[in-house]
Amino acid sequence: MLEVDMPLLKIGALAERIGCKVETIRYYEAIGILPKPGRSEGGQRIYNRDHLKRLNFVRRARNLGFTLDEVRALLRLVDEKGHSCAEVRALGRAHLDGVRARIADLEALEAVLEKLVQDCAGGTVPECPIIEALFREAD
Amino acid sequence: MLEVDMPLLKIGALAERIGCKVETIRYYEAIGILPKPGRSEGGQRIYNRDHLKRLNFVRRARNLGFTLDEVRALLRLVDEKGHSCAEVRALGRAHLDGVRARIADLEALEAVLEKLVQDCAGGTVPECPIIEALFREAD
DNA sequence: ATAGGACCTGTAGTAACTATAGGTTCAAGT
DNA sequence: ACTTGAACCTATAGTTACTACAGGTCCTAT
Repeated sequence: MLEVDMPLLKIGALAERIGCKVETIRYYEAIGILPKPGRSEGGQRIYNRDHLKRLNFVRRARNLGFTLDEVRALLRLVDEKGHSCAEVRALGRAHLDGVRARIADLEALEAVLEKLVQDCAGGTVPECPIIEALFREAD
Repeated sequence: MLEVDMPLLKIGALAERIGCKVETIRYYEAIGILPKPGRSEGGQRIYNRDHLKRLNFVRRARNLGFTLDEVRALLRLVDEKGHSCAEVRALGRAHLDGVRARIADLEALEAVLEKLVQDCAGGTVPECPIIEALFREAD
């Protein structure tokens, strides 16, 4: 799928190749995540393979759950040569810790919800145990 | 801790009892999640135990990850008597499914990040494998 | 009486986009 | 050559669930 002589892309084609919305690309440009591309005679944005690579990077990082600020930090490491792999790994590990914490939270939640729904599934309860649980005072 | 003759509360005291910010309470009122309370001579909000109960319900539901729209739906079921427990359970189960999906997503993420960080931890890699992975084209 | 903390309203800011309005430019068909 | 309509442009507002001001009033304790 990697074409040797990649043609220059307009924003719609770029969006389609990456799988994001046109507006997202313009948004990334506006907030400085993507550099301003060249323009055609008529003023339309023209992208090259560098833009494609960078946008791909951003989207992949976002899909891995990095915030745009974290993506910015990663890009800075990419751009300013001379940074060590260790800095990248530190960002990755910090993010991994965050993800693990979110998983733990959600699993606790899952357990509570599971119990609520199960209690309620019992059938002919005069008062709904879910509603009751929600009205109870927190400990 | 349940006082028999609960005094009327001003917003700060209510916030403290529930464990949320004063601004959050005013926000809930503004968007119609909480009813407008009475006011003192000087115009300050005065809450009673019904408000306390309702705010408690909202915060507990939010802590279980329900969105405000879902909370609104739950409150409607609470308010309009005559709804069945089954409707409440349906909302709960839908939400539980959502939580499980989020957990699955995050666990997939965790696996990828774990591998990236591990690969990178190897030490003296000339090019950072995390950065490389992020630059690779998506499949 | 006064100091200062708690309260008031109204508005703007947060994250990461998405959607809309109102107007150009481009490419294809006649 | 002309026209049509899709794709592009800018700028602004909306989304979620709050949070954080700014600038002013009220309440309570000394």
